[in-house]
Amino acid sequence: MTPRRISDSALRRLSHYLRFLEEFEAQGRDTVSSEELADRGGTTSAQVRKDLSHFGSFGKRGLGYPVPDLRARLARILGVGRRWGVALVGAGKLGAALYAYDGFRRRGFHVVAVFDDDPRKIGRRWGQLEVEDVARLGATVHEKGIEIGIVVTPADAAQEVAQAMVAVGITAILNFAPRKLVLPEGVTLRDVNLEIELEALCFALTHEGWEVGR
Amino acid sequence: MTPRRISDSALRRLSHYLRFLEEFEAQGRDTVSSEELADRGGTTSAQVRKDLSHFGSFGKRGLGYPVPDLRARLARILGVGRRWGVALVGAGKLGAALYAYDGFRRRGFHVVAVFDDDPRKIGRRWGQLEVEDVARLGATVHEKGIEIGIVVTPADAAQEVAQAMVAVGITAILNFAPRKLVLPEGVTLRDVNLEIELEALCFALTHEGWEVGR
DNA sequence: TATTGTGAAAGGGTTCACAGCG
DNA sequence: CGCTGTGAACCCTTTCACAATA
Repeated sequence: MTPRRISDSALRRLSHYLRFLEEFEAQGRDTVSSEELADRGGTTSAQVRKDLSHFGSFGKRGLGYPVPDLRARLARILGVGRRWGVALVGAGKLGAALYAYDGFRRRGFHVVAVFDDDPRKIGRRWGQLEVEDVARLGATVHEKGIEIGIVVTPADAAQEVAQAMVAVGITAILNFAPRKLVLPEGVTLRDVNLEIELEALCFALTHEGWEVGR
Repeated sequence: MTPRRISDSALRRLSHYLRFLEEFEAQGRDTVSSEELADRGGTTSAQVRKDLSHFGSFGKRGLGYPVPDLRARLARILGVGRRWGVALVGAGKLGAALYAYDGFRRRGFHVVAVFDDDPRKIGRRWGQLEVEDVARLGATVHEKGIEIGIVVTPADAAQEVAQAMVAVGITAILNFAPRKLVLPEGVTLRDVNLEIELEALCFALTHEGWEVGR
C-alpha cells in the first residue's frame, strides 16, 4: 500500500464510491460489501478492493466495510470536506452557469472570485461578487487564499490565462476552453472539452460496428 | 487495419489531431510529419502513427501526411463535417450556456430542440426555439431527425430523462448530471461530471507527492 | 462462513525499433 | 535518405483466485 501513483480511472471510481457511500449512509446502512459497491457503480468487487487498497485496508473480512467510516475516510483521501477557494476566469455564460451551480458549494468548492478582461464585464455584480479585472488575479488569489482555477475563456485566451494562474501560484486548473494547454510540471490540469465529447458520440453514431473502449 | 475497437484515449487524440491539422492548413502547410503532429499535441510520433493506422494509411514514407487530405479524412472518420441534430433536456443555466456556445454549431452540432418538465419554463423562447414539454420528446425527435441527446437536468431526473431519450430512439447521450446512468447495451454514453473533475484536482492538491496517471 | 486483501495472470494500450518505401 | 507503418517488447490496469481472518 501507499504507492506514489494512482490512475485517473481509479481516482474517478473513488469519487463515485464516495457518492454511493453517501447514498447507503442516507439509507441507514452501516455496512457494505465490495460487491454491493461494485454493482452500484458498474464495476467488479475486485476492482473496488484494489482501488481502496491504494490507501489502506478499511474493511473487515467476512463483514464488509463500515459505511460512515469508509465514507469519511474516502472524503479525507479525496480532499473534500474542507473548503476550497476557486477562481473563475471568464465571465461568460458558461462561467455564470458554473457560478450558479450549487453542487459545487455543497462539495466545498466555493467560487470566491470572477475575472474577465472585458471592460464591459469588469465591475458587474455576480451575486455577492463583482467581476474583477484579470490584472488583479494575483492580488485576489493571495488575499482570498484561492487554490483552484477554472478557465472558461474563449480558446484564444486560455493558454495565457492559465499561465497567469500558474504565475500567481495556482497549481490546480480545470480548463473548459477547447485548447490543449501546455503548463509546467507540477501543475495539475484537467480538461473538459465538450467538442471532443460530442465528436466521440458522433464517431460512435457513424461507426455502428465499433466499440469505444475505456 | 480496421479492427472493431478503439480506445477512448486514441479517439480523443484523433479529435486533437483534427484541430492541429486545421491549424496547419490555415497556415498554408501542405505536409506534416507524425513528429510535428506529436509535438503539437504532447504525444509521440509513434503514437500518432498507431492512432491513424486504425483507419488506414494516409502518409507517404519519407514525406509525411498531406495536410488537407488527412484533415478531410479525419473529419470523415470522426463523423464531423455533416450536420447533427441535438436535443437538450433541462432548460437551466447550464443548458442555456451550452445552447449559446457557438463552438458546437461551428462543428456541425445544432441544438434544434430544448425540453423541460417545469411548466414555468415550458413555452419560453430560446433564440429561435421554444422550450418544449419533455412529454413531446418523441414527437420532436422524430420530426427533426435528432440523433444526439444532452442531459442537463438535476441529478434526480437524469436517469429517467436518459431512459426517455433511449425509448424514443436516441443512441448517443452526453450526460452532465452528476449521476452514474445505467443504459442498455448499444447506447453510447459520455459523462461530463464537474464535481469529479474538481475532486481530482483537490486530490492532487492534498497529495502532493502523488502522481495522477492518465 | 462470508468477505477482504493481495500476489499472480491476463488484457490492452503505449513505446520501441526497424523493415519498407517514396 | 527520411519518414511511415507495424510487429514485438514493455508497462500499466484489470481480473482472477485464494490465503487470511473477523
